[in-house]
Amino acid sequence: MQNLDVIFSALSDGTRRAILQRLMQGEARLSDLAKPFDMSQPAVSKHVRVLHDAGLLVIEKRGRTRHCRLNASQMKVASDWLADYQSFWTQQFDNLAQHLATVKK
Amino acid sequence: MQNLDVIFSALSDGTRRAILQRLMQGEARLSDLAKPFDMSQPAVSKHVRVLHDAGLLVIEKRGRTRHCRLNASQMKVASDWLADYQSFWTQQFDNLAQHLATVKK
DNA sequence: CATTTAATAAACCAACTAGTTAAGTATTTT
DNA sequence: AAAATACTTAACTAGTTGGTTTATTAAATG
Repeated sequence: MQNLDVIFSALSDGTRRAILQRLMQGEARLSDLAKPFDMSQPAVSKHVRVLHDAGLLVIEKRGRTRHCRLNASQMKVASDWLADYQSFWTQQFDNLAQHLATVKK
Repeated sequence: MQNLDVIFSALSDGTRRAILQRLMQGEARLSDLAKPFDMSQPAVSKHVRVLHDAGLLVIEKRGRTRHCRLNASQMKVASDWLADYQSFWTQQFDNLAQHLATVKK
């Protein structure tokens, strides 16, 4: 799905993941989001826009401030895609466990 | 984590996700992986390299062929990161359900 | 009304990405 | 030994990304 392109791409940047993690604590203004980062405010604005385009957050305009909230449902889209592989990684873990048990003998 | 950068980035391309899905059916040679795509073989090789660099697959050289296998444990790394948000998307679903129930009244 | 604050827009840059084609290197097959 | 197969490497291109600075718009405050 094309949606997954923009979601995974948005998640592939540490600054953006940090923004999302900040939003777990609750709503934040754009300027508050920018504060912890060692980069210009327009740069952070761009990151927020990428997250917004991926549907990972919603922006609400209130007066002259913009308030951002998490939209975790888009993360579920990514998570659901990954879930298809779950049986493979548990299986691989089992393989490893079995291997270790065999080696121990 | 920096690891997440390369994992999510590798997953953000449809061709690469299709390669991973192909590998769910089992091991495949590089040339077999390339076949279904309308692009040159070196292009597919590059995609495979990106997946390899992200640790999402392993390559085993056998004679003149390369055989690729899924390494799903790296997907678990991505999945685990997303799992932190799980409570948010179920909560948002509940909010939606509650909203719909309220509207119905 | 003038100033400050919050944020966007525009123009630019360096680095990276996803593709191409052409040439080269191992390894197998005949 | 020659030819075919399975790749890799290299050089190139167009478009995208992540950052910058400067200027602009819009809203709140003195």
